[in-house]
Amino acid sequence: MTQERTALPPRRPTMTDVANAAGVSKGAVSKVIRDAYGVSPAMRARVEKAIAQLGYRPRVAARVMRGQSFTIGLETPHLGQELQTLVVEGAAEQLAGSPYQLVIVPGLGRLSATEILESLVDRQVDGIIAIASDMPTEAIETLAQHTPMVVLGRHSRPQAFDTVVSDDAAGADLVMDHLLGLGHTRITHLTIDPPTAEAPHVFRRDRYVERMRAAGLRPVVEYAPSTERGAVAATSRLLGSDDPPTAIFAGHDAMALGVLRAAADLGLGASDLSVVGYDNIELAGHPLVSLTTVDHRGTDVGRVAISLLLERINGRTEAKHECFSPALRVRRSTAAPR
Amino acid sequence: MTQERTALPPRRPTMTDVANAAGVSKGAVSKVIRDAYGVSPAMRARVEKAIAQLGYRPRVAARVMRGQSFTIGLETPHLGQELQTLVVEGAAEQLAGSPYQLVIVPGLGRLSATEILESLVDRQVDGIIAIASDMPTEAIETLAQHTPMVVLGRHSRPQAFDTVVSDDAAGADLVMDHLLGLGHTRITHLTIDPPTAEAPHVFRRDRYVERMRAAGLRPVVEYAPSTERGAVAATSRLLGSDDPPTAIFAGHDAMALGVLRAAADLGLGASDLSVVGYDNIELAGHPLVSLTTVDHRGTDVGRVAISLLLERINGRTEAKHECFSPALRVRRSTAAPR
DNA sequence: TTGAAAGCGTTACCAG
DNA sequence: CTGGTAACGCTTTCAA
Repeated sequence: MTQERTALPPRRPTMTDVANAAGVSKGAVSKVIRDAYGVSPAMRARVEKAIAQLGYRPRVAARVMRGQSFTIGLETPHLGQELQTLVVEGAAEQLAGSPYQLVIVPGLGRLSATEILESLVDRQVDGIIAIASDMPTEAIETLAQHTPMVVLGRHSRPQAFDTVVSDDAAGADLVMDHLLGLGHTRITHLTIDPPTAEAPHVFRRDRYVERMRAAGLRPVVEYAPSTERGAVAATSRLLGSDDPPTAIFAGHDAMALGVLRAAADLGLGASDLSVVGYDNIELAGHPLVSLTTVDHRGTDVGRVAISLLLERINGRTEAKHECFSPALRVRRSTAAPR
Repeated sequence: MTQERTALPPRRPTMTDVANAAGVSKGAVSKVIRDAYGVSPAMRARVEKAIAQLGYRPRVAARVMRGQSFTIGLETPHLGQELQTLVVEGAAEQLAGSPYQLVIVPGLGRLSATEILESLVDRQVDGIIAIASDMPTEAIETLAQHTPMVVLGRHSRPQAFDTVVSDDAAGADLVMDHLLGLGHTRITHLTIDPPTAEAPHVFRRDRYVERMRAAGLRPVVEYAPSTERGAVAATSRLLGSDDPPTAIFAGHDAMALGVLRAAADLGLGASDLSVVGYDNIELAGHPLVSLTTVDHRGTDVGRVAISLLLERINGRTEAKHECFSPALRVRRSTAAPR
């Protein structure tokens, strides 16, 4: 009825085209590409030849309508400079060889975790790895009913999704052991503002306070925006106060870099102001920076997150919660006070 | 015929559910959510109420079957530490407020650009931003026939897709003006190995060679793996040679950091060995690093890439090629030789 | 082992 | 302005 053979618009070949070319049914082609049970070698050969000749590639959207998308989504607030890079690398490594494709959706201060997660659910990804530190557990649980989910950095133990977390209290202990051992008494903790309820930073802060009290010292917690710039300003404030600290324990490495920047501007060395970070970003190990920090093994976190997610995708329903023990990397940014 | 009202399996509501709840047709619902022409305010109100009550969200896959995916894919070889972070930020900024969602697919040494681009095409994204520095132009042109595409960092001017590039020759000129002006004569260029044909590094290198010859000096080009580690090793080699350089012009900042690391290990300052990078990553400006480098305005690149892509998505077919002029950021890693 | 046909949720085209 | 209906490309029964 319609045009049968006008030119040949380079339309993408479809499964029907392959079936026609091979002289078989669509169902047969479908079975071949999924290597499902019940195809004779002869038919497989013909179909594969037709696929190669036509350059056929299945469209993901059409498969999604009936089954899986073979896509894993990863939500992250930031990109670069942070732990996230390591997590992504671990995840990619663990996913290698599987049929799943990893896609990353960063918030970058413009998209909330909620928006990103909903958008991933709308795309019917087969599973989600999320940071989602500013999202209430219940909201995540709702989404996790439709989509397998692993959330990083949460210390609670929800039923509807898995978690992978580094032991933040233990990490703070390592830091405090180190600083107290060096002989520091005026130690300030610099952390993110606002302190979102579920963020791991809260656990670091609370353990810091406990340890200071246990040592008979006065805890001082300073809040600043979660950027290097924010940390620079906060450091200036602290150093200008009546009773300036001899050591600053920063909530994460990006802030610690800000502290180091402020210290460098004032010409202060480690024995004037010791600095400890948290995350062990790649830069921390650079000899020009040499930041003492806590390594919570981001690549391991990413790897385990993917394993758990694949288990869930394959049917597990009871929750699992993994916890990693961090390690302290002592470098030149800390020293005994003068 | 089938079950009409068994419990209520928390199945995701569909457009049909909304239509039933509101007592209208699917077509009407479709029009409302796309706010297309021809819906009475009364109907719109009823439909919107039903959508809210059911918590309905359209499935992307079903839309894709008939039209767009409202997704932009970004292919990048690496994540973190690099220019890419800035590009992504610019892109996200430019995309804010549009209905499009940005997803990132990194290669991370496991996936080739070809694999990633094909996978994005399979997902029927509405447009692609690619780095794809290891892919021949013709291969990209093939894919660009099906999907609007903007490629970054290419100096060729292909018809089938747009490009956004920083003027690498001009950047190399800035570096050479600076180093020659300081009085350096033994300047080595350290660049990536292998030098992929389309990568911008080739243009930096070639201009370096030209400028050295024009100044009556002997060009020395050293190749190393594109990592900080590779640069450390190469620097040791260079400094151990008969005629060690007094300045190293590195192909990008990650390598320059490696050079700085090696120099720091040997206790060398800027007047012993000046170092220039390329990219102006955030870290380069940190006072502990203070790397002289070329800023090619990554966020602007990302922003413009998205504008071009949206133009293409909206129907433009003739190619556009944008070129940015870079700027030199002079910092403490360079000084006059002793 | 193979093929035919019924969906999956949406959009677009028509009649009313 | 509204509602029915035919696609879109694939998976999945179910018969042959």
